[in-house]
Formats: sequence, C-alpha cells, structure tokens
Amino acid sequence: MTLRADARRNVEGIRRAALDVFRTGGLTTPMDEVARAAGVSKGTIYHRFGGRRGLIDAVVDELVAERIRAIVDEVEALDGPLPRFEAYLRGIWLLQFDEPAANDVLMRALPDSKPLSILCDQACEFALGLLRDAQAAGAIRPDLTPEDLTHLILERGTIARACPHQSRSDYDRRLGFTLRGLRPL
Amino acid sequence: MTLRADARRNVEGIRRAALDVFRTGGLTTPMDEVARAAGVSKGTIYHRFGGRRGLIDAVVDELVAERIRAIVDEVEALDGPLPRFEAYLRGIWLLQFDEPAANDVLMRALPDSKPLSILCDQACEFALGLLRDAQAAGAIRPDLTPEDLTHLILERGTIARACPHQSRSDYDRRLGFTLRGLRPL
DNA sequence: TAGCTTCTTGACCATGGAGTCAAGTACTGC
DNA sequence: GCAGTACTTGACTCCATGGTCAAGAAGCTA
Repeated sequence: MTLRADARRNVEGIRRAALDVFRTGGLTTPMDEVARAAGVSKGTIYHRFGGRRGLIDAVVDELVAERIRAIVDEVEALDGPLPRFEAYLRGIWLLQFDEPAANDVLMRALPDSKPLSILCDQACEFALGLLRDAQAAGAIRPDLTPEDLTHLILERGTIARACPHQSRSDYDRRLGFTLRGLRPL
Repeated sequence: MTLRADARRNVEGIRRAALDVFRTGGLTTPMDEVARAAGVSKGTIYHRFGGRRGLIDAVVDELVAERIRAIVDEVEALDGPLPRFEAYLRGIWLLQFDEPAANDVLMRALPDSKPLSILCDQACEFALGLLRDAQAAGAIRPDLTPEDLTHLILERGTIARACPHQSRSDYDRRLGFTLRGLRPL
C-alpha cells in the first residue's frame, strides 16, 4: 500500500528538515522545531514517524553512519598500531565536536533505537581491535581497559555537548593532551 | 530587628535541608524538594531567602568553601612543583566527583552569586600559581595554557555530573591518565 | 487573653516540552 | 466532478519546573 502524494511529499520534507535540525541542534531538538522547519504540524510527524524515536531511526544512517564509516576507512589506510589507534580516537572525538547529532548517537543519548545501537556496537567493536593491537605493540599503556576506552569517548561527548564555546582548534589541541596520557610511561 | 521564633526555626531548618539536598543532588535540585525536606512550603523559602540564588549564598560556604580550603592547605604542605600541581588538580577533580554541589559551584553552574564567584576566582588564582611553578621547573608541558587548566576543571565537572555511574576508583584511576598527558614530552 | 504583627501556606500563574485526537482538508479513482 | 478515504491540523491534555500572593495561622506584647 502506497502513500498518497501529499503524504509522500511530507515524509520527505520531514526527513530533510530533521536531518538539518538534528545536525545543528542534536537529537533532542524539540519536535515543534522540526515541524516548523518542515512546514508541517507536529501531529504529522507523530503520525508519520511515531515520535522522536522513529524519526531518529529514519535519519540516523544518513546523519552519522556514513561519517563513522569514513573514519574507519581512513584508519584502515594507515600503518602502525599507534597511528591507527590515535587517528581513530581523534576522528571520533572531532566528529563528536562537529556534529552534535553524531555525538548523541555515540552517547546513546536518546530513545534507543535498533539501528542506532547497532551502529554504536560496531564502532566499539572496531575500537577495541585497535586498542588490542596498540597495546600488543607496546604503544599504549597496558592498564587502559576497554571500558576506559568507551568511557573516553563518552566523556568527550559530554564535553563537546556542554562546552560549545571552545574553538575547534583549541578542542583539537587538547585532544593531543589526552592522547598523550594514554601512551606507556 | 529580630526574627520571630518560628521564622528562626524555619530558616535554620531550610538551611540544613538545603545543605543536605544540595549535597546529594547539586545546586539545581527543584525548590519543592528542598521545601519538602525542610518540612515547609516553597513559599517560605522564597520569602526567607529570595529564591535559589539567595539560598545558595546562604549555604555555599559550609558546602564547599571549606573543602576547597582543605585542598589548598594540603597542597601547601607538599614539596615540589609537580606534586603540588598534581595534588591540587586531583583534589579538585575528586571534590567534583564527591560533591555535585561543589561541582556546580566550580562550574558556576548556577545563578551567579557574589560569594560563589569570589570562591571560584580564588581557586583559579591559586591553580595558576601552581601551573606557573610547575612549568618553570619543566615538570609540566609548556604549551599548557591557563585557559587549558580552567578547561580541564570545567570538563571534569561536566563528566562528573553526566557519568555518575562510574565507580570512584575508576574515576580516580582515569585521572591518572589525564595528569600523565600534561607532563612534558 | 485580645489584638496586632509577622509568618506561612498552598493554590495559582507562567513556561516549555511531549504526545493525542476530533474535525476539517485534500487527494484519487471512478 | 463527486464520493469516499487518507491525511493534516492545531488546539488540547499532561507533566515538571520556577515563581507569586491573598488569606489564614501563629507568635508576641501588654
């Protein structure tokens, strides 16, 4: 069963508006704002997507999955466990700064939805591999646990969210301090 | 002009309740909750303290000033720029973990009030002195700026607030990573 | 204890956001 | 172009919070 023409138009409009609004304001932006941006009423969004959660599911892939895949690709092209490990972390951390929405996803900030959790788990998985390799090579301190790693990403997320006033270059420079602290003594 | 007996009783009760409630929930705890804890109505608090801000002013000293002073004293008793610097940071960071209210103060989370700002500024001042000494001794990387230092405290504050699930010992252990990243290369 | 003054109460207003639904609008097939 | 159904609307409810104030309760003084 296919949607009526106006409904199809609206679904697309809402998706595009959500993408736009979520990108700048994160996944918690009020639904009214999404509705306004899409030029429809809030009710239509609830009717079409069943609330915030469904809406997120509908845009999460375009929103962040490709960004994360890009980081992974970039890392795969590098040589050496330490550069790979550090490039990945830095990439994720910068993504968290650049895209509040991606950050929300990484932090499972919101109404957990299936595609969202899958994405997170894949990212974690990959990171753990990098950690293992870097530690095996003696390039990262051995007392850094997988939970620490998850935590490093989580905490960077809260920082990116809570301190939006810092410039990107300062943020980036400070990432260097943090990475430095993960090397062996 | 002196307060009536019941009023005096209430003021004390409210102060004690605020201390208690703020300690566990931070300076943003709903006023209704403070009122309930004190066994009075919300209106009484507004009448007696003029709102959250006044209430904070009334308890901030007992709440955190003495804790910060304790850290300063402890640091003063140490020898060597690096131990002093690191002990101070660690002390503040642990305080942020232990006392959400202290954290709120440090982060100027709330209705700025005079005593609160003064407290923050004093703490910053002191920290900057420690930083200067540690850098002069070559024990801390020279590219760490005073703003970085402020930021390190601020961001630890958001972390302590946002990730209350981590155990104190994990939190503490991870502080070690961060400190390690501040040493020279 | 009466009467005055201080104090407290809790119902009330405002804000801002989530989520719902009866009624009205617009598309589509015949 | 009409009927019938799909779709949209926006006003509504609900909840949590900050904050106010007229009316009633309580303490104090003579």
